[in-house]
Amino acid sequence: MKRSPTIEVSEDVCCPSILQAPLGADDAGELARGFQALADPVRLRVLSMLADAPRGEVCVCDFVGPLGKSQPTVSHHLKILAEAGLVHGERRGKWVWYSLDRTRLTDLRAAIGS
Amino acid sequence: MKRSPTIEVSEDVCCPSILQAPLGADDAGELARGFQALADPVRLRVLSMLADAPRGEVCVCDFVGPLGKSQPTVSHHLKILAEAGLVHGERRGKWVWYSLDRTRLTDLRAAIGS
DNA sequence: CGCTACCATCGACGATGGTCAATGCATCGA
DNA sequence: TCGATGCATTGACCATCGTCGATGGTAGCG
Repeated sequence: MKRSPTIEVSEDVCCPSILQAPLGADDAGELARGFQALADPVRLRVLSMLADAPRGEVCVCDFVGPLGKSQPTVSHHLKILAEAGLVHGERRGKWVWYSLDRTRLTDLRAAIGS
Repeated sequence: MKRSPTIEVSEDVCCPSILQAPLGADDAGELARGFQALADPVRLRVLSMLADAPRGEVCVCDFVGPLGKSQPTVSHHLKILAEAGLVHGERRGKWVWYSLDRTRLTDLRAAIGS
């Protein structure tokens, strides 16, 4: 919930934590959308592959095979992760390279613990 | 199809982490079910209320009002949290008191970071 | 016993989510 | 310019989820 009455709540309230004070309905919604992005095996494996990538980035075409999903499905999951602020895609020529945004991940981790 | 012989041992290794080695399909599924329990505003607020409770436990009847949900709905969410190992309910007389299990929360936190 | 209060389960509904085939839109090489 | 490649979007299908009213089950009280 908003501490200051007149301040509009923006998307970057750094880290409303579960463990601090009763969570407001809107903060809970914000956090829930974050965890919802993590609540899928395919997306978790995408994040894992990105974290493990030597140069920190992976081409979309390199996700399709290992994940065993169709290209549209992979693209769909990448979009969800990007909208959640967990990954970032950059087009270079014909390819789009995705990289992990650890900041958002850190925020979500902080929300459920120290 | 699967060219990378991803080893899928590690039955219930404490905390399969995103940031270590490419996540296997089954480990990813296990983790996803954990985060799915966190992917709802009502459930996050339940956890928050438990963390904030003076004696560490809250009666079911005390959830209904503040959450603004019907009693069956609250009971439904508590069941999901319990099945995820995040909370634990104990019957005392007519009431059932729920408490937070921080161990599981710590495991999930460890899965997305240090 | 009956009655009441607390909680869980069931059944049904609308909403959302994961998936793929088909299509559209760029980019690059010939 | 043309065809091929990489990726995103669309549309549709089916499964799952969140919600509530109704019901069932248990514990306490008179």
